[in-house]
Amino acid sequence: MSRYDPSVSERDWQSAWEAADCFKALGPDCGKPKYYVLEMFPYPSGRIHMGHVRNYAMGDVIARFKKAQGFNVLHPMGWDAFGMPAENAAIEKGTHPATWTYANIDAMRAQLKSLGLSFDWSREFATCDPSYYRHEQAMFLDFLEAGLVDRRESIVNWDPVDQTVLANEQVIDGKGWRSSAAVEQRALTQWFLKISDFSDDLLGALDGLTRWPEKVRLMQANWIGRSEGLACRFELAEAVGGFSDIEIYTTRPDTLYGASFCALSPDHPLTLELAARDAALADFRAKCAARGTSESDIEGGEKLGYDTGLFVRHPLDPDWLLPVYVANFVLMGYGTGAIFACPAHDQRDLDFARKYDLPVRPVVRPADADASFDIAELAYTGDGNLFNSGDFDGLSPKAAQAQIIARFVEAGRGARQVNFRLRDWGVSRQRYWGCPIPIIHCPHCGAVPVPRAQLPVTLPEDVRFDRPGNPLDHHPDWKHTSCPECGGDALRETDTFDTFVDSSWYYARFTGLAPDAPTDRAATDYWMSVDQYIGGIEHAILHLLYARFYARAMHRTGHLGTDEPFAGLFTQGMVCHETYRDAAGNWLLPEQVERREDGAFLKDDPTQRVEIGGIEKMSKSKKNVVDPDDIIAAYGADTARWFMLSDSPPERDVQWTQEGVDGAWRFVQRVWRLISTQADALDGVNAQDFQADKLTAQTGDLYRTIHRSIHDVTQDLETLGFNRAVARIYNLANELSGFTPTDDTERAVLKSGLCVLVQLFAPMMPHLAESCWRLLGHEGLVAETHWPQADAAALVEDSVTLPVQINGKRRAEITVPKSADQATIEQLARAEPQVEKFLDGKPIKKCVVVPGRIVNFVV
RNA sequence: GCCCUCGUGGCGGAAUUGGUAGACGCGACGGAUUCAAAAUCCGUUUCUUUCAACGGAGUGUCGGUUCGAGUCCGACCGAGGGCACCA
Repeated sequence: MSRYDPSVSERDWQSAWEAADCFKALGPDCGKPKYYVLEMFPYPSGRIHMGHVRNYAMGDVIARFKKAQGFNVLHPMGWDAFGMPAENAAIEKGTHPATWTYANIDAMRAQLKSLGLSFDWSREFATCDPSYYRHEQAMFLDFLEAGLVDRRESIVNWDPVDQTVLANEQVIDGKGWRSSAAVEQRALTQWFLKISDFSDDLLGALDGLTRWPEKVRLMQANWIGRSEGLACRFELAEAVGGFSDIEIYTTRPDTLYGASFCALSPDHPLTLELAARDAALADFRAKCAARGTSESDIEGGEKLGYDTGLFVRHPLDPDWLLPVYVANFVLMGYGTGAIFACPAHDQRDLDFARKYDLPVRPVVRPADADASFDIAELAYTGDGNLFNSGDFDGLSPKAAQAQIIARFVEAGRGARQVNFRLRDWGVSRQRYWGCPIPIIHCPHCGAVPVPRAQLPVTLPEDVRFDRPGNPLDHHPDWKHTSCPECGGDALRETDTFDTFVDSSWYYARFTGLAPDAPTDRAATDYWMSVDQYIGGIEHAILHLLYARFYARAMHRTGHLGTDEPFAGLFTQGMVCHETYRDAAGNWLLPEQVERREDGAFLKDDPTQRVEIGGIEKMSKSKKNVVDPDDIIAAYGADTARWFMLSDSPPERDVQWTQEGVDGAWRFVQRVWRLISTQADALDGVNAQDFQADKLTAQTGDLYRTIHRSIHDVTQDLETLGFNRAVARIYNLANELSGFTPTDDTERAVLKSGLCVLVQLFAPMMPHLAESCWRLLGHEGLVAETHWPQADAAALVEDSVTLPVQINGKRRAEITVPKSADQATIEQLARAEPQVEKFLDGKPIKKCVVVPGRIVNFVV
């Protein structure tokens, strides 16, 4: 008997599916219910990696499973093709971003095809195709008209040597990654999409996303960050410049009597005013600006302050003066850019107060604390009662908040305010390889939209990357144009969109490639929302929130009929691998390493010991990568897919191991052997030719196992428990291997079992399934068969085995009829010799009988 | 720093969601087949009590709720993800 050779059969079956148009989505009038399954489309970096294999294998299982269940499935694929790596390649290798990107797409498409994924390739597009981004530009103009776009200043990381804006990841220890120049913060006028208009809706609608992971919803809710608090003014003891007071926002008005100081953001207007006359403060501002713009830089760094020498009056006690600092942890973008600080009940404030020796006055203490309650290293943020707080002593923080706000409102000196942490989305990028923002800047008319007839605004091809700055900006003529309104000389916007814009609406474009509009409304109405979206947890906040906003904005502008793009979301874990280093500390590829019992050694020189490092996410920088192409060449796509789906739960990280691949490969061969050894004997046997209720005990057991397997695997796939489905398929294969039929009835049962086995693993190992299906005498494709139905009668057990516990310890088990009532079960349990022995005549205090579950005696 | 998640045998993990902990796979060990090896097949495999048991312990640590806790609650320890210009 021959081994199964995937290298031949996989290519053949891929051609067969293509020839049969198996995976082309049908139109809305096909009479089937629809199912839209989408995996996050990849950035065309050049080669697929194991993370892609895992992601797309999962999506493919769902797509094939749903198709078999009778759904009209849409399962498209495309390319998130704009982004920085293409520009980096242009700078480093001199390749044009478009050339580099499209070559990568061709390579990766071929790799994806070799995995046998059931994509409808007729809908493929790349976001860098003008036929895609022209619609993105048109929609931006629609958003502009609908009031969803804003233009204002915001702060960016600026590299003074490379004359470019840096991404947070390009800032390393405050220096530009390429130039090593100290990074500055600079204010640029940029375009914003007004996502904050939807704060309440984006937050409230999370409750309806019941098929999203709880943790993603929680992360989004925290990100949106709704808070209720008090906005009020602290009057300056002496007016400065045009300022007579400072407006602050606080969520803890109950701690007002614990106020120690006020703090302004380095970018607060009053700070700017003061810095104009105070060189030391201007220096301090420059020091703050030298830090990164990311939240972890700001929150994680040392808390620094500058004493302005100003004082404000406490709003509840005009005689009480508080000093005013400028503090680097106060963000201009949140609230009013100014705070009052209560160090006793806020850790950041406490750190700051200790550093600058400011008073710490506790005003809330736990209910069980006495008068000696004090604050040392840790701020107290828990519940309790107020003290040191005048009229409000004894109240809970919550009650005090309400009463203090009410007092401010009555006195007309403050207001209850709802704030959101969510900021508007800055979409301007000073880069070449992105979608041009369709705006023309005219010295007379201002920012004017590009007329729709002139769309798309395409990127010029003749660009150079040999000098610093944005190639669009120093292109000789591209930006020079005339104003659509007055006809005078004007300049094109040279910024391009954030690539998150491209990926915020691609799901809608996949439903129908309308030539003259972003979406085909009949198609979106039929296909949207995406029934199952799958991708990495790293996108839990930004991409998913932007896409949710975009759907709303598209709904408002008539491009979509729904608000929520993804009805079901699944976030898969990462693919990890051991890391290796040689004696000199260089990272080594797994294929360079020979693992033995006494350690790891260099393959080319087995005297050289290799140091085994931690198990980490596969990454090029640490070389702990396994190339999917190599695995497919050696074992075939099915083995790679099966291994990716086995063992680890899909939401968790998986460790790639050679042993695991070998195990998957062995199973492929075992299934092939099982079916090919039986094929001749089962030739001509009709798998339906038996009566389920007239089987012998042993054959009946097999029949029940077959149908139990159908039921369980179906449920596992419905809940995306791929690893559980794999375990059950192993189990069924084990049972079928151990069964030797002796007559035609038994042969028919076995054949039905083998057919079921093939159908159950077909979504995961589709090529092997087709080969086996043919061997079992079928003419058509498994990919076109209907999912097997479990015989409900076979799932019912007539007797059940119950554990019997005495004082919570398992001491025996009894087998009782399924229908037995509690009293009967208790009687049977008591009669069990083991139980009698442990009861030992002791009085039974209580007997818990849970039918179908357990019996527990308490003595 | 803030927010979130996860900790179960030598390893990946399962456990009908509060009801027999360790399914299934990997590895290891023993055996069969073979001149030998590869491949394959059969068996054992949480730890522990000098063997064995229907003996004891056991789901990161400590405590709690319950007839019963891997599962619920509290504190702690450890690992990972996100933090707005990476995608």
